[in-house]
Amino acid sequence: MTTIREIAELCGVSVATVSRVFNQPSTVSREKREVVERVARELDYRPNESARALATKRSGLIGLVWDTDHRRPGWRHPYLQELLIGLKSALSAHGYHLLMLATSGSAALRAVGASLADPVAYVNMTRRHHLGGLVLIDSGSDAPAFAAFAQSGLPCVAVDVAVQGPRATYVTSDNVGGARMAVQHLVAAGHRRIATITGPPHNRPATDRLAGYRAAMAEADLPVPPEYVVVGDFYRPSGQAAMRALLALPDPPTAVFAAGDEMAVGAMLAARHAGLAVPSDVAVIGFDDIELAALVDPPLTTLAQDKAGIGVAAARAVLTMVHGGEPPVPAFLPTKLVVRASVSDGPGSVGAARPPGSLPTGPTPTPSEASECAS
Amino acid sequence: MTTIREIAELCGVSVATVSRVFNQPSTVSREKREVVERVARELDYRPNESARALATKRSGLIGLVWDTDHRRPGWRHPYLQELLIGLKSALSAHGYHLLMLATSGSAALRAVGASLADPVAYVNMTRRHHLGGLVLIDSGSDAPAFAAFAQSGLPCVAVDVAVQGPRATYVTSDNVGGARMAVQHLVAAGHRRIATITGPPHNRPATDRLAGYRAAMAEADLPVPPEYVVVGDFYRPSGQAAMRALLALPDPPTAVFAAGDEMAVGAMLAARHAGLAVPSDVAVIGFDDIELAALVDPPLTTLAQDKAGIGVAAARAVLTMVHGGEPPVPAFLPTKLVVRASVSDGPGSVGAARPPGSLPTGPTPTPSEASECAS
DNA sequence: CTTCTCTTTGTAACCGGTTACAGCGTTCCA
DNA sequence: TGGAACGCTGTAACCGGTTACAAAGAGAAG
Repeated sequence: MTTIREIAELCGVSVATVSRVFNQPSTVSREKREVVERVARELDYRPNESARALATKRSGLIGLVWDTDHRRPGWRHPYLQELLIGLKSALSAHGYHLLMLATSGSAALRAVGASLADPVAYVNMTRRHHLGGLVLIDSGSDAPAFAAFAQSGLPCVAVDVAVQGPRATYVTSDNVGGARMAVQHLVAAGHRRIATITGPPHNRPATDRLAGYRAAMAEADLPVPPEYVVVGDFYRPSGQAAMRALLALPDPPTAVFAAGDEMAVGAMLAARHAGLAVPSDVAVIGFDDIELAALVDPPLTTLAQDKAGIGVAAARAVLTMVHGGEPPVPAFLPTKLVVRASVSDGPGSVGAARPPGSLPTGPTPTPSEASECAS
Repeated sequence: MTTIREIAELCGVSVATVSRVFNQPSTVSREKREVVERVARELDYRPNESARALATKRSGLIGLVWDTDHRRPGWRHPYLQELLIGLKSALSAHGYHLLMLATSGSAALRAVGASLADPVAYVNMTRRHHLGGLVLIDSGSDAPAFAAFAQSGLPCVAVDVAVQGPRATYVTSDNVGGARMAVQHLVAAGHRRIATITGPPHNRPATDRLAGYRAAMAEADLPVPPEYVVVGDFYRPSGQAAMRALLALPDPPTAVFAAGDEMAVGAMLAARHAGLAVPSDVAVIGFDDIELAALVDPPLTTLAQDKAGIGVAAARAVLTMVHGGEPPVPAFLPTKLVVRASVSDGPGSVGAARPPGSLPTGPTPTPSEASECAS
């Protein structure tokens, strides 16, 4: 590895000049700059990032916190891959890299049954590695840990978790607006008895989607009997159970808004088990637009999140703070209604009874046939 | 941030002693060691990783190369999340972290239409950041770039790509064995006309699965007419098209082994479009065990990869090389046959014609009802 | 009582950059 | 023409660790 000292010697200048060529080129005369650049290129010079980080206390790295909760081994982030793509592209545009912090979890927290994310360990990492800031990705039960991170004063931005702190912000989808749009879509299709399967009450997207549901119902002057709000946990089985409960009601809904696609799929399964057809007997609309949504039968109408966009927004937010800016206000990215086939087109067949067993199993529309409409 | 100098002063020892307490505790007398440890704890001392990396030329970081191919925006790694979980847990057990390298891709390579992964850029990163080694995750077309990495002499381990180099190895599933098991399962169910939908010929898992198919067919003394081997690209539409072609043959197969679950799902769709029932008219078996496999109707019988295990194996391999060991031999992790419902139990109904339209649409078995059998 | 070995410790160089500060030569303006 | 201002450059301290080497002290062997 060549060093700036070798370059300095070869060029007959001081190390300070060489360093300036790379960091404040404008302060070096053009001739010296050019010769230094040429020699550096010839020697295939690469600055030693450890030395830079030591001297400047900045490493060019952003920490990524994404801890798997060992109590929920089956849990999967609904759009991690797209999120990472967004993060990576926005960070690389500014020369930053993502450091996936790996700890074995906090024994203390584990003991009390709390989240496995360990704020102390991650704050340590951040200082040890001179990380510019942190991006926090929830694993379903990390909200308390993230709140602690946010208090640390380190720049951090959480995804889908509302945190507050001196240099903290968060980014999420416009869950309220998306949920409202979902319900409006059901209302436009002629439904009036609309139930919802919501998520855990401590989960921010869940409560926001519930709020959007209530708002849209109120706007449409539709009642929301308490039994029309069933709590799930975002997993498929909970959606299935919720739908069973809804269908067992004396006055069952004709349409269901599920706060997550997994639960929506569960709901569709439960409907099928009960001998009901989707969407003719009961319509189902989801949220997330996971890959699976386009593949189930019937393909699921749902609200698509701007998954990569959330990553980009998170990256930008953390970079803003790293560069000394004020914490940006929380971002709520617009969602898109993706119309597929689990909600029928308009008023008409709603509630029409249909004998079980005669479910249509026609050709499944391909994803490209689904129409979209921006929010 | 406290430094070892402050600790040294407070303890009345030299900085060398303090450093040794943390790195070679056995060379320090017990009394000094204990007082240094106590003071360090009281001052909440955290070693400066940049300084350590500078002095030792080791950063405790492993690079992760996972470049998204911009020419295939829809491409998703079938099991990235599980892979990362495995990588992370194995690395954290040894105190290593994962650095996701982000480049904007190589303009030169892009110009010639080659992969977007840029070997030069990543070799640079590795040296600049003192990375111990690299883990290479394919984005569908990175094999050439990975081959170049492998030649660089840096420790690296590729996932699902066969690379060779002085300090390179790879880890993948036992694709040959898995494919053989898949075909054996079909043979045991009474099938004799068994076709395969394979992947791109330059893709290692694809060619291995094809080899396993051929081996099992030969073992069972079954013929493989050339038209029974259809090339797909691992995407669903290609599986659909392949199945259409197979069903149009004068002597169509009664069972199909698809080299990937996505293609298997496409094949099932094509069968349904053609008015055939799965598995009674045509059986389908896949490979991967993606989430979707359990959810389609009928649920897909497939070969499950040990997804997290591949991550763990990759991490162990790279750590072995980082610590100076010889490159481990390539690892081929065993796969598991997951029996669901897209292949019927045994000989009997195979090939029995059945009028279209009378497809059974009974309850979908839940994943927990599927039986498994280790390979 | 030497001499040798082993353990423990300290001194100081080093890793490879960044940057405060000072110095020097020009130019500009009063 | 003196002096301020400015542009460019070099010297050297510094970031916070690691570690080669030397030395001191203790114990063992002769």
